[in-house]
Amino acid sequence: MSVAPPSASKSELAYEWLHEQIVSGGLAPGARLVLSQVADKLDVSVVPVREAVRRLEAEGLVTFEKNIGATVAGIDPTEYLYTMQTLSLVEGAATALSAPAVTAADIAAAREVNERMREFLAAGSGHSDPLHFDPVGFTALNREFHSVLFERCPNPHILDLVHRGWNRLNALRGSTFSYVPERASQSIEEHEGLLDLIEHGAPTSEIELAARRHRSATLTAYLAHTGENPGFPTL
Amino acid sequence: MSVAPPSASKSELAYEWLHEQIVSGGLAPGARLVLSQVADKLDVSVVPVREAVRRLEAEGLVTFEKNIGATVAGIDPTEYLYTMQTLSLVEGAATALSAPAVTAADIAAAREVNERMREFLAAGSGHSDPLHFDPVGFTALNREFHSVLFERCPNPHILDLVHRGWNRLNALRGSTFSYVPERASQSIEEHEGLLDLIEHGAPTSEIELAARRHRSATLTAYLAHTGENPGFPTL
DNA sequence: TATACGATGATCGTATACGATTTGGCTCCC
DNA sequence: GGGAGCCAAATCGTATACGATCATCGTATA
Repeated sequence: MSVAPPSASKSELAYEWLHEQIVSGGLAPGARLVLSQVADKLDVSVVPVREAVRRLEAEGLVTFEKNIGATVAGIDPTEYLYTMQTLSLVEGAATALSAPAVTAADIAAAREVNERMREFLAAGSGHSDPLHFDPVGFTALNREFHSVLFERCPNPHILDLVHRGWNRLNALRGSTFSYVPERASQSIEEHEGLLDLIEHGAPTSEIELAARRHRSATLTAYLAHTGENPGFPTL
Repeated sequence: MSVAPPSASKSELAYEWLHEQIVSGGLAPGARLVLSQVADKLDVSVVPVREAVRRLEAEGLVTFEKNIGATVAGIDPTEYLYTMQTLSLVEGAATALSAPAVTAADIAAAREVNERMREFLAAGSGHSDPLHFDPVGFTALNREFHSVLFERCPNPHILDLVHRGWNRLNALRGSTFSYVPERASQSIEEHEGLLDLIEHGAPTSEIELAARRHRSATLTAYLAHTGENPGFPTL
């Protein structure tokens, strides 16, 4: 007996499609979202689309101005930095809360992901341009690696904030790796070091410090690249 | 020349009304939100109400199940504690980031609010029942006090998270003060101590520690009262 | 008596229709 | 030639209508 299709609501369908498109980068920041066009594309009416857009707006993924319309949330560098700072904060908390529940198997899985990141990078550097690789794919692996460290967080709110932060930045992280490609290989080594610390039962404070350094290193690299450092206090 | 009325959209109207009702406690947690009834009450159609509910859902203020309907988000103690933990985290960060921008005038204003809290409590304790006071009004003052410490936070995301956390807990904080009324006067004294530390230029770490103690004290009191301590790690 | 089943009402989900607002460009006048 | 004002197309905002789904309650049967 085949189970009946869950028959997600059209509103849900629109939400998931838009979410996927935005997070994956298929819909670039700044892209205009004309409700009727989205509705036609998904073969639904505008009402469910409006609902979906409202939800995405509340998540910060789109902006929606009265009588103007919706656009995929922008890429203003300042905004990017603040978001990254916030994400770093909650991810740090999530990692700390996760720590007691992380198993040896989790660590092994993380190592495996890190290896895949290494291979991904090696495959990409076969090109004449050594910096030529797919930042979106690399970012996906990067997210997968990090999720091992925070996914066991028992606090659903903090976990949710972490996911929202990653969603918000996902399409932009890739460009950070594009700007500062050496961060890719550096990240892999730092991941390795983090896993070692955890496996050797290093004190939490030390692990946290290393994790924070790892996170801020990418941000720092980005700041150095753009030359835009509005003097953010570090958390 | 009188400016034309801003003519907020009906969706916005519905959102603001529901938001106000929920945060103030006029709509108690668990209350059912029948879309057509809300629409009638506000003299609009159901479409704007649906949008508003979706937004509130994304903020965690209501739950909205397919084909079931919307209800004001519940008061499950575990949920409450996790939310409080999360709020404590982001409020701490916001306070730390705000610190450099807090002026002497801000401190003075905070002291004034704290005095009003004292008076509020004194007025309430005139009753035969010394614990009889309006927890909602007291919570409003409490929020006003705390906002001095974090409102100058330059990171809009963290600030937004703090506000959402307070919104989420606003209707419930009152009941915490009802359960453990002695926390009210204790809070006022702790506020005093915090302001003293800031004014005397105490090191940030010390101020942060005191702030964290103050925040967790209310939570601890709640835990002691309910006897439900699922063993949360402290941040 | 307890349980399974079916009808009915309440509510949700979505499509469609239409008025309201904005945007962009065109014309006309200076 | 430049700018103010107007017109039309595009898009948004909302109401209404109707089919779909769920909860409730009554009834029949073991």
